[in-house]
Amino acid sequence: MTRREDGKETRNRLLNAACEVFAEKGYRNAKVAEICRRADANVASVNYYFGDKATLYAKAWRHAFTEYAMPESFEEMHAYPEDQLKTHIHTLIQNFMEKGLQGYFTRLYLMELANPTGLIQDSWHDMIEPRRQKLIGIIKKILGVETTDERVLFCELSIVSQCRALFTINRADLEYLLGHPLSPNLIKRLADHIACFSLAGIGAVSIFHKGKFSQTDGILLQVDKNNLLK
Amino acid sequence: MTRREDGKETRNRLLNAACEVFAEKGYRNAKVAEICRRADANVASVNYYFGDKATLYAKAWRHAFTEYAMPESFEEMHAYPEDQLKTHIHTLIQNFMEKGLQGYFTRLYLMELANPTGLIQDSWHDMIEPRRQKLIGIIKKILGVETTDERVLFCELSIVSQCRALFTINRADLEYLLGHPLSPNLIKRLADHIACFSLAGIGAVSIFHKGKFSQTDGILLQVDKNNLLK
DNA sequence: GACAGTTTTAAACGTTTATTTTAAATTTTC
DNA sequence: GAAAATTTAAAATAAACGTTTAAAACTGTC
Repeated sequence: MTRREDGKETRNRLLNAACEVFAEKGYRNAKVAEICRRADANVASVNYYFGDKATLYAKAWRHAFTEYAMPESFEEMHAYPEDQLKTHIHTLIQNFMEKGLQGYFTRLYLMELANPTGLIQDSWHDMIEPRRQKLIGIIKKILGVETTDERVLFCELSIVSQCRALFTINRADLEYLLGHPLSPNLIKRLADHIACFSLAGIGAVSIFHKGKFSQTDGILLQVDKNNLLK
Repeated sequence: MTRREDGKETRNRLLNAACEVFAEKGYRNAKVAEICRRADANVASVNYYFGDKATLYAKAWRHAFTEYAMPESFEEMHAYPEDQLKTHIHTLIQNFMEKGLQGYFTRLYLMELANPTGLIQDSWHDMIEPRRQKLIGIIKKILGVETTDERVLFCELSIVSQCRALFTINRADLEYLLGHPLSPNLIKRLADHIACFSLAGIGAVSIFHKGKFSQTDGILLQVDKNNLLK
């Protein structure tokens, strides 16, 4: 029985490249040829190791999930949900702006969300729901006990949408819109902005609907800190 | 010289169908065959009337722009920029959720933004910048004179991102995320939410950076109405 | 260093998916 | 009813990709 070990390594390179490319382009627009090119492997290798593109995709997901998924914890360290939200947003943005590592997973997730393949149905809920619930939990805490599910979900959507834009809009256009090249520093400022913007947004949603302030006033005023911190 | 007039009508049906399909799927994913099918015309008709798909696309843009673009005015009627923003957001969302008419233009715009073809470069600025500037103008008024360009653009991005999500995320997933089918009523509530959320967001950005409140407090508090209304 | 089993490679194959062309048929207008 | 304009079905092209194949290169073991 001769067992060569070098094959496992190419297989791994393929997996990494697959994460990268699938995360960038989504399933349909990702080309097997490109994955192989980036993995420095022959076009045939995908079929050799994985059978076909579809199962490569599934394996890549799980690979990204197990290898790169962002570490849990961390946010729990903060007492205030407001600060948790802030770090959550920063992590989210950091994740998919940074080349490599955890970025892939977040991007794969958002890709599948925008353009579902149905190829990973099995693992979808296991992999996605937990981290989704984390954000939802934070929002809930900020909104306070009296809120409704709908309000929570709307806020989640608002936050995720803002983060998503950073990689959904093509880079050139984003730079055109912002008038500057996308430096790490700009991204950090943008993350700050989104956190700040969203925090206030949640606060407003929470308050307006408590009936203390009319929504048609269209403006947030004379809010006591205690109203917000649950 | 025999001039038949029925041809102009098919040409027009093609143009409408093209707007519809391009707006739904973007240039690449829109199929000539489908456009013809919806226009109740033969596959060959696109080439007969327009030469090729690319010029059909360009013509469709201009068609949508001239025919369907949302009427100007309307927002100017409100004295307060806060209310202007609210109607602007509602219009934006209404636009691309409603089947037909003006929706196409907004969707074409967002499609081109997400996945630029470069086929309409000439008209791009003429068609897009004016309405972009309108939103920017409103934001500027809310932020007040002391603000910076970057803050304005960030806010613009936050708002547009939230609206964009409604049609960028595929419908089924959106319904999954929200836990309900996308009824017109839900959409209206969502538009309300986005307006409310964003208004507060802008307010927060404006205030935090005026140095009156530390950003790390992470929460908006004790704001006087006068601070916000410019 | 030869052999068996593994991995890599280049080329080509076969499909699919779409656009475009063609040439004949049909309709309109005069 | 003839000329021009339009429509049609079918075929031609074209491009893009995933997949297969068969041969070559490699690895580890005896």
